[in-house]
Amino acid sequence: MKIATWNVNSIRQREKHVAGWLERCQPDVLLLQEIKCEAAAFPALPYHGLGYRSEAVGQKAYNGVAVLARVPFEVRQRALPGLPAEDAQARYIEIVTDGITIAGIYLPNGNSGGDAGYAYKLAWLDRLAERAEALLEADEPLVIAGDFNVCPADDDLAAGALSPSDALVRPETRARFRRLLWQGLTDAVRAVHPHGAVYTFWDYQAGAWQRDSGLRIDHALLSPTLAERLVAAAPDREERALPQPSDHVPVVVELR
DNA sequence: ATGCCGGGTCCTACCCGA
Repeated sequence: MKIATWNVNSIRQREKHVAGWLERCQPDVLLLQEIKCEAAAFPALPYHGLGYRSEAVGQKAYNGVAVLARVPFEVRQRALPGLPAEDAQARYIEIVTDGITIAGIYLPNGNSGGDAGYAYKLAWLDRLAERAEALLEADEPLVIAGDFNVCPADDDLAAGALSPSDALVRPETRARFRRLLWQGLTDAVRAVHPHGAVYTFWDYQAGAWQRDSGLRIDHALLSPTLAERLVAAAPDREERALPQPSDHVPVVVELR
């Protein structure tokens, strides 16, 4: 089983990239982030031709997540449980396929909006930990994947790519990511590539891609029984070299 | 640390991303 996650930075700008990548990679499930449109505007039709069904949780202009799958699935949640009901940011979709729960997430960046913006990111991470705990206690096979906006450790960013006070690397941010690992989740890419740079994002500015000044912020976390089935997990760097790319590349996890 | 790029929208100067 192949599960992938990709922050596409606008699905309307990246529709052809996604269709081409699906043909090339043939994942069973693809989680998308930053679709940047309302669900009704999600361009589902071309993907149907490739045998994929889509479900989108969107909003105008910002955020937005979606699932494309060629296996049958059911949507369980369209928002992260535990967040205030008035929180309308489209950042979470949770599906079940073949008994496996898959959560697709777009975690708040946390650098805008001052103290309140960062507090929102930490609160979101706390609610995610609670959701993970509930699903792990139910002993369901679980994947949480997406754009976490967290560089978990110093290997996960190029020298000088971020300030030490950046919301992606602050100790409070990293502590909450580690908590997810202590809860029993396995960071799939790090399990396969224990050391060094395995970047998933390169800024559009200042020649970041050409200088390989990247970040590892897109992750796939696996519950114990799924971690035992892990055979491969890696970002697909090829996508970043194509014309008009997203600033993120797909991360692909293969389970036996 | 910011806004060099690139997406969005109140259509055009400004917000947001990481």
